Amino acid sequence: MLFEEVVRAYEKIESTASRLEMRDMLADLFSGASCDELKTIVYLTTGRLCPEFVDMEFGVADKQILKAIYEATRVDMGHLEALYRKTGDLGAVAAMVLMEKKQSSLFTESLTVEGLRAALEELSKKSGKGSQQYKSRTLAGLFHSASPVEAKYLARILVGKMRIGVAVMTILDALTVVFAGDENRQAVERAYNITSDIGLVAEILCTKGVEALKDLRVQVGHPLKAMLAERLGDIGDIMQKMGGRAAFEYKYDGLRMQVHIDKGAPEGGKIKMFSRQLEDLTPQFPELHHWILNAFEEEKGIIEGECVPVDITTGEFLPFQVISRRRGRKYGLDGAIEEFPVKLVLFDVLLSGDKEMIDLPFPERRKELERVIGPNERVDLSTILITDNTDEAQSFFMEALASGCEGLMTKSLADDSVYRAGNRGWIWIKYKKEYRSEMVDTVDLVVVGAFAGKGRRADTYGALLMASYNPEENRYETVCKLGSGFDDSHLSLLPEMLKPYLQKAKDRRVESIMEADYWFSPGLVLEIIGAEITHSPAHTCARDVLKEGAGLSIRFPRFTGRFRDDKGPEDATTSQEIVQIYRAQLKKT
DNA sequence: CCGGGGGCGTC
DNA sequence: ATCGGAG
DNA sequence: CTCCGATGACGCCCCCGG
Repeated sequence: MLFEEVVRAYEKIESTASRLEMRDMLADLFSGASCDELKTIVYLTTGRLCPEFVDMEFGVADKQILKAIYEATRVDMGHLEALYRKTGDLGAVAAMVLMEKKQSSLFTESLTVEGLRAALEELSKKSGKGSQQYKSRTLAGLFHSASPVEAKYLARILVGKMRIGVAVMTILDALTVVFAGDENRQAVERAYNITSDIGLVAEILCTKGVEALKDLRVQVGHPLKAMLAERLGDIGDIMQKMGGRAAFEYKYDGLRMQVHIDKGAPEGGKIKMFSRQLEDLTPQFPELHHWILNAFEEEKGIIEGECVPVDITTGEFLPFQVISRRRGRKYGLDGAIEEFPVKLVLFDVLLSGDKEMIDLPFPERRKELERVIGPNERVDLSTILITDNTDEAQSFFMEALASGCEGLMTKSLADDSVYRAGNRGWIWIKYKKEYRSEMVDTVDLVVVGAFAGKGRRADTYGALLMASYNPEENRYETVCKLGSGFDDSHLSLLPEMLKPYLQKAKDRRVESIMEADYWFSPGLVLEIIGAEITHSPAHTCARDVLKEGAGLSIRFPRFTGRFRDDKGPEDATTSQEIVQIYRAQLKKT
């Protein structure tokens, strides 16, 4: 099949709003493909080449792609960047400049789906000296021989953002239409949850049919899609959603970890660890392996928990930034293991021996987890309380915060509280104090810069650069970028509101490491809420005050919706006040 | 040989 | 991670 | 309610260039 045919379908899908129509267009595309092609197309449609648990990246993104487009077309780099800022879409940039160039150059040959897959796979394998240049040249070649529309989607595949309104769920819908029939929708989704491999699901459906899908089993070594949770800011509402009674568990601030155990495997292969996005964490936490083998009483199984940083001497949980030092580390592992010790706190069991647990309700899984785990100094069970009493739940929440947790996870006890990927049906609900503005300090920051929006924000700002005020120096020190919490009306107002402050270069009073696309004289003040203050290498607020080379920033910042028209820039939250908020959060009474 | 830009994954 | 829009 | 796609801070590794 020609890639041209695929992108034609993408074009149609991109321009439709109806979800059902999108599904049917995808179904049309799928039914015209061979099984091999189908598999590839399914991956490409997710902006990838293979399932997420396979360690494969293109190693190129915005900048490298712009460079490749430049090499393919020799259109001035500054012009390309401006075009990107204006359209907010690398695909559009590629298509537009190629459209102009195509008049002089001819298509060399038609790109097939298989040809594209092979080229991209080659690209992803390249590493080492000269690899950047190789990638850039290869991509330039691809862009050069691509039609404008092909180039558009090539660029989008490379950055992994297709933006046609289709993601996994819609693909599963379309596969169901073509190969399974509505009555089998659940079976299709279950197969995806078990395998985490949408290409494999497509392939099995295509080659063997839906009955073969039903034979799939949870298997050690094959990661399952992680179950997610909804959010709610009121414990009474949560209790109500849960039907008046629920399990409440500490929500630990660390890395989600799905652990596969096979004691019969050869030495070094008995444990496999997967992150929430199914990245392989096995080599990064080797010191846990024997503690897990020791704690788990079955021969094989799959258990899930949170890997949290701890102070080994006191047993206290440490901030998330501590475990960040462990994540993705390849070098200096021994030192990091010493310096940043971690513990695994378990909260679920998905396979226990030969027993598949995912279709059992939560209480039964918890019971099995408690049966099969013997806690030790590095492996523990999550702290849990089952209650129908809101006050009890509330004080449990306060205890969780006091012990350094983010808040609570609430889990349904109902018969349908099975383990399901995604956030489905309010089976799990998280409750964090930052969901309530009265429980956390909001902050009033000054807009000092802005960044061009992408995609649906192409005609406005994507994010604002926010600063606190430092009265001693009469300076504005950046604290964070702000891009969440705006609704469409806010977004469309922003350019107009900020126009009076727009200036050509950074204001003399603004201290920033970051280079914004637009600069403003300090004036407009917005209210911001976040989870906590973090040490920041990227922001200048109170830089060097608490830690050499680090400023302060905000974790999960978002706009509350309040424009502080009543405040001038000098009435904004001061850098000193942010330091105080940071100090206050250290004592988590 | 080291610093920084770029990429990618965690939350 | 959080959030808002749209079906 | 579900699904999608905007956006955040930050830490590690890679490659490249001074």
